[in-house]
Amino acid sequence: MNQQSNSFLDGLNNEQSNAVNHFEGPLLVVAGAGSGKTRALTHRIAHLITEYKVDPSEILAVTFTNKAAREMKERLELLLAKRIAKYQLDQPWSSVSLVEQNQFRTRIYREVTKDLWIGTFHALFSKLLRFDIEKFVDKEGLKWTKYFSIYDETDAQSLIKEIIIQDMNLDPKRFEPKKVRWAISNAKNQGILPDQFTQSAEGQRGKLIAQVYSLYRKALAANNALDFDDLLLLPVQLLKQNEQVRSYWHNRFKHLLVDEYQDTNWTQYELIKLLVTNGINPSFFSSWSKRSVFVVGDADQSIYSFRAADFRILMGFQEDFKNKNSLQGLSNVVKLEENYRSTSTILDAANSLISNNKERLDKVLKATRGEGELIKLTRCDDEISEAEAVVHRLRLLEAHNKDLKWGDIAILYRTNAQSRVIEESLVRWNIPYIVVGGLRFYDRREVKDILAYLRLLINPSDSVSLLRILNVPKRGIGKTTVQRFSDASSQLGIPLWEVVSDPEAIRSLGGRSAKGLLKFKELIDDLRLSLNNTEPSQLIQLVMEKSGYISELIATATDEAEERRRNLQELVNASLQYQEENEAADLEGFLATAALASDADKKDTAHDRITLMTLHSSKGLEFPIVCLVGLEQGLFPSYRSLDDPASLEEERRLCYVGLTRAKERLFLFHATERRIWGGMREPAVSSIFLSEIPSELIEGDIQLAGGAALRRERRMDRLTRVDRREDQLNSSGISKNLPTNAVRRKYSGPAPGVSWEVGNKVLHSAFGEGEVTHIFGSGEKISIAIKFVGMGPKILDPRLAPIQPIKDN
DNA sequence: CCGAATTTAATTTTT
DNA sequence: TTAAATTCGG
Repeated sequence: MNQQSNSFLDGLNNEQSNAVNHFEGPLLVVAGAGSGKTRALTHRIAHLITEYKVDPSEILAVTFTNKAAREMKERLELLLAKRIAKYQLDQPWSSVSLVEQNQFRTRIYREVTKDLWIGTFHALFSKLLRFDIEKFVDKEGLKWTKYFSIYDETDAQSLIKEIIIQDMNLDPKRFEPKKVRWAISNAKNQGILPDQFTQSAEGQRGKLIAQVYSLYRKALAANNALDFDDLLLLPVQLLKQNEQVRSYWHNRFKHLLVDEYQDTNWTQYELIKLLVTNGINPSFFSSWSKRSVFVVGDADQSIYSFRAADFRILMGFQEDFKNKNSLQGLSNVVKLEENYRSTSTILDAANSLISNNKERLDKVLKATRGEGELIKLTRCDDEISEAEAVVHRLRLLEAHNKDLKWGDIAILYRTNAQSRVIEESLVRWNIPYIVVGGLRFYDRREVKDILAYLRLLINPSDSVSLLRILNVPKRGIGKTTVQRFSDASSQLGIPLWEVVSDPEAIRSLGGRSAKGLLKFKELIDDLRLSLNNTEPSQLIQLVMEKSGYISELIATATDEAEERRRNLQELVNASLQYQEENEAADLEGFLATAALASDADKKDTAHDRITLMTLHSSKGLEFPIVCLVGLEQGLFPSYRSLDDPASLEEERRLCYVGLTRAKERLFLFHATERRIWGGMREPAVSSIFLSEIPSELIEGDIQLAGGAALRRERRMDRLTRVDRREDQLNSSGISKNLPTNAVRRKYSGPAPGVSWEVGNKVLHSAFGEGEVTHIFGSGEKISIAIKFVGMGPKILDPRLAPIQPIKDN
C-alpha cells in the first residue's frame, strides 16, 4: 500500500481498510468488541474529507454518548493535524513544536471539525429542531418555538402525575406516574402518536393511558417543552410533513455514520431513513451517487432494549438498504472479527458465554493476543466482604506491579446502588476512585433550581420550571397559593407565569403571599432585562445572586450548604467551558447541553483513579484490569429477567460486554448473602453466567500472595457456613456447572457481627500490623484496643476503622 | 396557611 | 440509606 497517499488506510487490516475506504452506498460494519471500530469510524471520516473531498458540513455522525462524540472529534483533529504537519513540514508529529501542534489543531478545528455534526441522536436532533421547529405544526395544532425547554425524566413524570391527579382524577396509586410515563415513552420510541395509541389501546386501563398520553402531549406543547423522546419523534414528524425541510437536510447530509447501531430504536431508524432516502422507501432508493449510510454495530452488545432499542434493526440493515448500484459480488457488509483488546482466555470466556443466546448472528471473536492469565473467581460471604475482597485484590496487584496505575482498573456492577459498599472499602484503604454515573451533576437539586430559573427566563411558558422555583428560596408562597394559581392557569388556558405575574391576580390574594409573589415577579422581570446582552456564565451568576439563592446557602452555614455552593460554582465553570467550546454560545445551547449531558460524559483524565461504574456505562471502554462484582442470580442477571428468556439474553449480552472490557486480567466476585436495603440479609445463589464460562478458564482465589500480613482466614464458624451454602447450591440446580475450585473465604471487613477476641491479629491500612489487647463494650457499642507494631496502642471502632483480621500462624 | 418534623416506601440499566 | 409523602405545630 502506498504510504504517502493513503495514510488513513495505513496499519489497518483488510476488513478495516474496506470499511474506511467505503465511499458510496450503504454499508453495514459488524464490529465485535475490541475490533477497532472506533478507529474505523474516525479514519473513515478523515478519509472521506481528504481523499473523496467531502465537505465536512455534509457529514453527520451519530455516537452513543456525548463523550464518544467529543473523543471522536479530538481524534479526528489529531489525525488531520498530523497529516498537514507531514505535508507542510515533512516532519513526524512528535518533532513538531507544541506551539505549532496547536496551530495545526486550531486550523483543523476552523476548517473541519467545527462544521461536522457529531453527537448523540438527541443532541443532533435537538440542534436540528432549534433551526426548524417553528415550521412544524402537529395535526392537533400543537406548536413549539425554538426556545423550547427539554424536560428530563423527573420533569416528565411530575407533569404526568399532575395530569393523572388533576385532569383525570385518577388514583396515582393505581396509575403510577412512572409506569404510565414508561408506556408513553415506549409508544413515542416506536413512532406511535396519541391517536394511533388510542386506536390500539386495549381495555379501560389502556384507554385511560392513551388519554393521559394525549393530555401529556398537549401539556408539553403548552409549556413549550419537549421530553427526550420528542427530540427524536418531532423531527420524524417534521421531516415527514414538510418536504422543503426534509429536502434541505437530505441534501445537506450526504454521508451518515451511526455507531452502536444495535442500540437504535424505531424512531431513530425512521430518522436515518428520512435523511438518507428523503422519504423514499429504502428498497427502491438508488441515488447513491456521492452519498452513503454507514452503520457500525454488534448485535451481541445490544443492551438498551429497556430504552426501546431493537437489535433487529441492525440485523435488517442489509435488507433495508439494498445497494442496487453495487457491483455483483460486492457485499454491503464488512465484518470485523479480530479482537485486538483481550487475552484469548478472556475472549474464550466471552465467546462461550454468549453462545448460550439463541437470538444472534453467529460470530466469534478471534484472538490476536496471547493466552494471558486465568480468570479469578472469588466467593464472599456478603457484599461487605465482597468489597473488601475487591480491595484486597487491588492491593495485591499494586504490590506486585510497580507500573500499575489505578486508572488501569475498573470495577463494574449491575446496579448503581452497589457502588456504595465498594466506595466505603476504597475510602478505608485510601485508594483513589471515581464513580461514573449515578446521579448526574445536572440532577443535583441546587443545579436544577438554577437551571429552572434560566429556563423560565427564556421560556415563560415553562410552568414546570416556574413551579420548581416559585418558592425557592423561600418567599412565603405556600401550597395553597400555588394550587390556586395553577387552577386558574389551567382553567383560563394561559401559562402559569402570566397568572402569577398579573398584578391584579396578586392583589386579589391579599396580604401574606402577595408580597412574595410580587418580589418574584420583579426578580424575573429584572433578570430578563439582562437576557439578551449577557453571556450564559454571567447570567447564571446574576440568577444565583439576585434570587437570594447564594445568600441563603451562606446563611445556612452547614457542610451540606457549603457543598451546594461549590456545586453552583461548578455550574458556572461548566458554562464557561461551554462558552469556550462554542463560538456562538447562547443560553439555549447551554441549557440543551445541560439537559442532554450524562454523568458518563464528564472528562475523566484521571489516570490515578480506579473507575467505578455500571456495566451499561462501560460500553465502548476498555481497561487492563476489570473486576466484575455481584454475580448472583437476581442481581446479575436481574430478578426481572429471570422468568423472561428475551430479557435474560439481554442480561447475558450485558455480561458479555462486561467481560470484553478487560484487556489483561479479569476478576469475578459474588457473595452468598446480600443486604438488599438497610439490613435484611438475603441468601444469594451464584449467577448462571458463571456456569457458562468454561471452568478451565477460571481459578478460585487460592493463592494468597503479599506476605503473611494479608494471609488470613477465619476458621470460626466457617464449616457450618460452607455446609449451608452447599445445600443452597444443590437445591438451586446449578451447582454442578460451577467451577469447583473457587475457594470460600471470608473477607471480614469491619462488618457488623464480626466477633473480636483479645489476641486477634489485625492489619490496619495506615498503622500496619497489630494485636487486639482489650475489648470494650459489645454489640453496637463495641470498641477495641490494638497495639500496633512500632507504636503505642490505639482504641478504634472496629466497624469504622480500616482493619482486617489476619489469621495467626 | 406555611414550614418543619416524622413516617413511609422503595432500588435496573440511561439519552 | 434516601427521597417523597403525610402529619403536626406555629
